[in-house]
Amino acid sequence: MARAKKYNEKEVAEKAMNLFWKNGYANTSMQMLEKEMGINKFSIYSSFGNKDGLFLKSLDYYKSRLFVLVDKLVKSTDGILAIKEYFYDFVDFTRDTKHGKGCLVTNTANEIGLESEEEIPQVLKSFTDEIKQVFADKLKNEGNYDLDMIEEQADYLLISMFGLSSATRIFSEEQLKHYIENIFKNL
Amino acid sequence: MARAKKYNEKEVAEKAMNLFWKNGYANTSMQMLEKEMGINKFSIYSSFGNKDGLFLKSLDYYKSRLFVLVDKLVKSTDGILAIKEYFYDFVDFTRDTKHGKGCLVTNTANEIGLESEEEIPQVLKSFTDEIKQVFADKLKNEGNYDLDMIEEQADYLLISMFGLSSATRIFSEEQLKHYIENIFKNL
DNA sequence: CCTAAAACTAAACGGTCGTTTAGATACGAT
DNA sequence: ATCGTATCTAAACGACCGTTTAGTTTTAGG
Repeated sequence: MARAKKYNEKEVAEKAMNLFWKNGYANTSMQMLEKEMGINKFSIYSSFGNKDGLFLKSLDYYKSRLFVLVDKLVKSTDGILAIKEYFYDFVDFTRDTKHGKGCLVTNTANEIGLESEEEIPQVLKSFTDEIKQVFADKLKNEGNYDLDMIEEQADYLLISMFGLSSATRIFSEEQLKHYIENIFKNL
Repeated sequence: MARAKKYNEKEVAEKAMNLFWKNGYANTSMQMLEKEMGINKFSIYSSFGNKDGLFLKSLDYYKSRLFVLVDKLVKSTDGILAIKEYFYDFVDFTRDTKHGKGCLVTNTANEIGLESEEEIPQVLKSFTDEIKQVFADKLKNEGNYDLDMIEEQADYLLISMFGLSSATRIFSEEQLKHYIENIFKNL
C-alpha cells in the first residue's frame, strides 16, 4: 500500500454516466469525461481500463437506477395496469434529469446496434431481453392470453418502449401521454 | 467553360446517402465518402460545400425516395387502412437496402436531435411535421373523429413511426408485423 | 493552336480523438 | 525516518477528423 485514491469510483462513474447519457457514446470524449469526473485521464484509465470499460460501468450504474422501476413492476400485482404505470414511471425517470435525453440503453442501441458480438451490444441486448421477459411474465399472470399471444404482445410492448424512449427526447409530456394511452387502449 | 465534370452529382449524392444511411452522420468520414463516391475530396467540397452540405443533399435524395410511399398514402382513399399500409410499405422500404438500418431521417433525429436551430435538424423537423400532417389529413377524411382526437391520434401514429424505425434495425419481420397489427388494432 | 478557367490529384493543414508515458508527489509499512 | 509503491499531473503519442491548398491536367472558346 502506498497512496489512497482521492476519488470514489462509484461517484465518478455516476458523473460519467450522466455525460454519456446527455451526449451519447461517441460524442463523449475522454477530455469531456476528465473535466466532468474531476479526475485526470490517468486515473480514469487506471480505474476503468479504457473508454469502453468506463461506459460499461456507467451502464451498470444506469441499470441499477432503472431497476428501481423494473422492480416495482415485477412486484406489482396489477398486471397490465402495472406495465402501463411502468411506461409512465419511465417518462418521469427520463424527465428527472436536466437533459431530456431518453434512455441510455435505447440511445446506445440506436447508436451502435445490438447485433455485434462486442461486449457493449451484448449487455444492451441482454437488458432488453430481460425487460421483454418481465412484460411476458406480467401478461402470463393476466391469464387470458395463450402463449403465442403473450410473445406477440411482449414484442409489441418492447418495441413501444423503444418508441417511447425516442419520443421522450422530442415530444411533449402531453404527446407522450396520448401515446401511452393509445398503446394500452386495446390490451 | 473549361473542363466538364467526370461525375454526376445526383449519382454521387445517392452513394453518399447510402453510406450515411448505413453508418450514421458522425460515423461517416470524408475519407469513407471519398472512396464510396469514387471522387476526390476536392470534388466533394466543390460540389457540396462541406460535409453538412453533402448530408443535406443526401437527405434530399432520401426524401424523394420516401415520398414515393408518402405520395401513395396521400392519394389513397382507404383512410386509416392506407396509413397501416404505409407502415408496411415503410418496413419494405427499409428492408430494400442491403443494410437494415431503419430510416435515415429518424436515425439522424435520434443522433443529433430536432431542437437546434441548425439547418439539418430543421430539415428533419419539417419532414416529420409533414408526415404528421398527412396522418392528420387521413384521419380527418375518416369523419368520425373530432379535432382534438385527430391531433392526439396523429401524435400517436408519428411516435409509433419513430418506434417502427428503430425496430426495423433490431427486430424480425414477424415481430414488426405484430407491432404494426397492435398499433392499428384500436384505430 | 493557344490560352484561360474549371476539374482534377495528392499532400498538408490544425484540431481532436483515445491512449500512453515520464516524472513529481504522497503516504502506509518496515 | 525512509523506502517502496501507488496516485497524481501534464505532456506527448500516433491516428484520424473535416477542410484547404498547391500544382497538374484537361478542354472549351477565340
